[in-house]
Amino acid sequence: MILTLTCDGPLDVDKTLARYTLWGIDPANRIEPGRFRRAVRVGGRPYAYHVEWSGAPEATRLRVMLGGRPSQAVASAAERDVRRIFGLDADLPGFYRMAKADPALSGLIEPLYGMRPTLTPEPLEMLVGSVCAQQVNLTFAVALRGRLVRRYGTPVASGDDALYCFPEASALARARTRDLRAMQFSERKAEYIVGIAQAISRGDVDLARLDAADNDETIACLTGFRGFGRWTADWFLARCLGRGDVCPAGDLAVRKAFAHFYHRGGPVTELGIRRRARRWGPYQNLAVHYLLAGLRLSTTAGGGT
DNA sequence: AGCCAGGCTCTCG
DNA sequence: CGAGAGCATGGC
Repeated sequence: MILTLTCDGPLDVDKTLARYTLWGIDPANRIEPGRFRRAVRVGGRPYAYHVEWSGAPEATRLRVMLGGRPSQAVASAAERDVRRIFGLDADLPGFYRMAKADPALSGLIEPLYGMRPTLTPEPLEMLVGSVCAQQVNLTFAVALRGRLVRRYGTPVASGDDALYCFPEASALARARTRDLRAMQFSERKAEYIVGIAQAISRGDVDLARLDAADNDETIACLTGFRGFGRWTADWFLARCLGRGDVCPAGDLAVRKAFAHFYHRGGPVTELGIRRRARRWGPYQNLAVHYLLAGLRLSTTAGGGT
C-alpha cells in the first residue's frame, strides 16, 4: 500500500532530515539515500514503513510505502508519523513572511529554504532522547540513545541497516541500572529514564494527553518528574507537540545562536532571548530551528558577515 | 591534561 | 526564592 502526502509551502527533505544524521546513527529512524525508514507500533506490534520523495522543494511529494495490506489503524498511524517526521504541518509560508522583516532570519530563508522542524512522533522517544542529551555533546548523546534502542527496542529488520521500533515504556521500566551503566549512561540518566518509564507503565501519567494540555500545564507536568527540567519541557513542546509559540531559551546552542545573530557574539540572557522570541508569536519554534541551522551553516562553511 | 558538552538536583543564604 | 556547587561521562 502506498500513501501519497503533500504539504502547504516548500519542503526540502534533505535539509529537514539532516538532524537525523548530523551526530550519528539513530536505529529507530533510518536515513538512506532517497529513502527514510521507520516503524510504528500499533496494538503493541511494530509495522515497518519507508518513505520516498520526489519533486522540487516547492512541490515535494512523499510516498509512504506500507507492506502487505495494512489495517486502517496502521495506515493512519503511519501517516501521522510521517506528517510529524517531515514537519508537514508547519506553516512555512507564514514564517517566511514574518522572517523577511527580521535582520537575522531574513538571511536564512534562502540557504535553508524548505527546511522544516522534524517532530519526534512518540512522547517517550522524545523524552528519552532529551535525557540522553542533557549536559553532554550530541555525538555522545546519539550514541547513548542508539545503544538503548538496540537493547530495549523491537527489531523489525536485521542486518547492517537494522531498524528498530523505539522501546515501549514497559521495557524501559524493567531496565537494570547496571545494564544502562554498562552502556555508558550515567547513574543519573539511568534513574531518570527508568523513573519516567515506570511512571508511564504504572499509569501515573499519560503523555499522549499532553496533546490537549496548554504549554504551562505541560511544563508543570513534565517538571514534576525527577530529571525533567524546563529545558527538557521546552524541547518537548517544540519537537514533540510541535507548538509554535515555544523557545527553549535555556539551551546552550540556542544561546549561542542568539549571541551570534543578534549580539555580535556578546553575552545573552535567557530572559533577553525570551523577550525577543515572544515577538515572533506562533513562529518562535520555526525561528529557533532556523537560527540553530543557520549557526551550523556559518560555523561549518566558515566565516559569517 | 583539562575543558567542554543543546542540564538537573540539591543545598544554602 | 535565586545563585552556586556538584555531578558523571566521552570527545577533542
